[in-house]
Amino acid sequence: MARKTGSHSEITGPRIKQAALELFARHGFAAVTMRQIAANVGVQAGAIYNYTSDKQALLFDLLDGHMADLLSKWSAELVPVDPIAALDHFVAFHLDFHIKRPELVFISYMELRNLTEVNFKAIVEKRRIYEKIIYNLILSGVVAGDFRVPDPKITSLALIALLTGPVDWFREDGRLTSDELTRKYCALTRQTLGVSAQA
Amino acid sequence: MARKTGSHSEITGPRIKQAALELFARHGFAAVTMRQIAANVGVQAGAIYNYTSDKQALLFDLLDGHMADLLSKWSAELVPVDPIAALDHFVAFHLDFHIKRPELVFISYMELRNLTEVNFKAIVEKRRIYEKIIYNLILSGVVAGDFRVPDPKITSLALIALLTGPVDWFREDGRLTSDELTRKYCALTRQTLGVSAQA
DNA sequence: ATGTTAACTGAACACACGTTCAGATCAATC
DNA sequence: GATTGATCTGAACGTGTGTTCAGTTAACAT
Repeated sequence: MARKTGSHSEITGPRIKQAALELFARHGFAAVTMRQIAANVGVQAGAIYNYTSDKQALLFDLLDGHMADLLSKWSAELVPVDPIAALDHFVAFHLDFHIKRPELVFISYMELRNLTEVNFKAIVEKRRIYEKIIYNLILSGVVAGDFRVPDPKITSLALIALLTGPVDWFREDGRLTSDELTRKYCALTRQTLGVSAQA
Repeated sequence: MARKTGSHSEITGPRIKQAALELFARHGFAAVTMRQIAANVGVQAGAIYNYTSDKQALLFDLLDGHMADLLSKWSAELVPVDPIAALDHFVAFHLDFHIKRPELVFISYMELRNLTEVNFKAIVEKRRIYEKIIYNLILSGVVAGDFRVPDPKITSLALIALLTGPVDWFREDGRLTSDELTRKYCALTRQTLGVSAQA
């Protein structure tokens, strides 16, 4: 009945998402038009509506997919029991995941306000879950006596800000390799959490 | 000739800037219309053009004024020679300045891309100057042997990210007073820069 | 070769945008 | 009280917006 092989839909669909992502990141959701997205794919604006219900859904699917990806990838990780080793593991994971997706990270921070209330709450809930992960990680280190921090809750928020910062300036072809970046940020993070200096 | 006292221009002008600031921060530059700004002031859209050449100038004046304010206020500070004391001083200054202006901080990060190239370069140059301040501060502490950091350049960027984070979540009527926030972030910053634990 | 249908075009829709400007308004001056 | 000029209104302008949809195209099944 329906044609399968060579179907354009399996190509055009992802290309629309990719074009939307790049344009939203560069110009902002409100400044991007459906015609711009279509032009980037090589199609007319009307064709986009075969793949998304409206412009809002285009944004939400990007953000929700990003957060779902983050949480599921962390769930698949094997995390050491020792708090210091677990911290290093988290730092490496967080940096790697975020550095590979600068556009998604950017619009996840910037374009939340362009979501409808329902969509907004869905994203914020996923973000809350992620913040809880690092909070628990810090707490277990404090309890174990490995970390010494002024305030676990604040420190967890500060740590996320600290660890997400490189997204703004890190370039794969820059002065640092991603391995060096990870090493330096592991050291920086240990100091921030008051891990006594050794090993 | 011209009326002076009771002139509306001295009231309407600042009110337009204020309304633009609030709306840009809440909805984003591209999503805000001149009619919305005018409505917030209680005026018709055309009246705005008595106070600004166009929408772009409205944004630029906000951002440029913000950065000029930041640099001039820092220049007016009396900074201790001792690196650790200077660091504490900077942390307190940075937190205080940024926490009092959450909307300006927000749009200074978000709306840079909506500036024309000329306006963009003007803002980035002022930002570069500010980054240099904290970089030099770290460097002098490293040279003096007070700080121990994996990489001064990276640390300076990480520190700005760390210290600007509270803008996203700090509330004057929240769990912490701004004094407590400053104390906790001074401690956190000292640890991040590897200041040996004492005093 | 024919029929079917997913995929897309191109034009249209109602509406909103930034900006302009002739004219109304009114506080300050003479 | 008449004049002046800064301040603002209200309507208009050209253009662009998200979205819809009847109709065209082309890849598949038969």
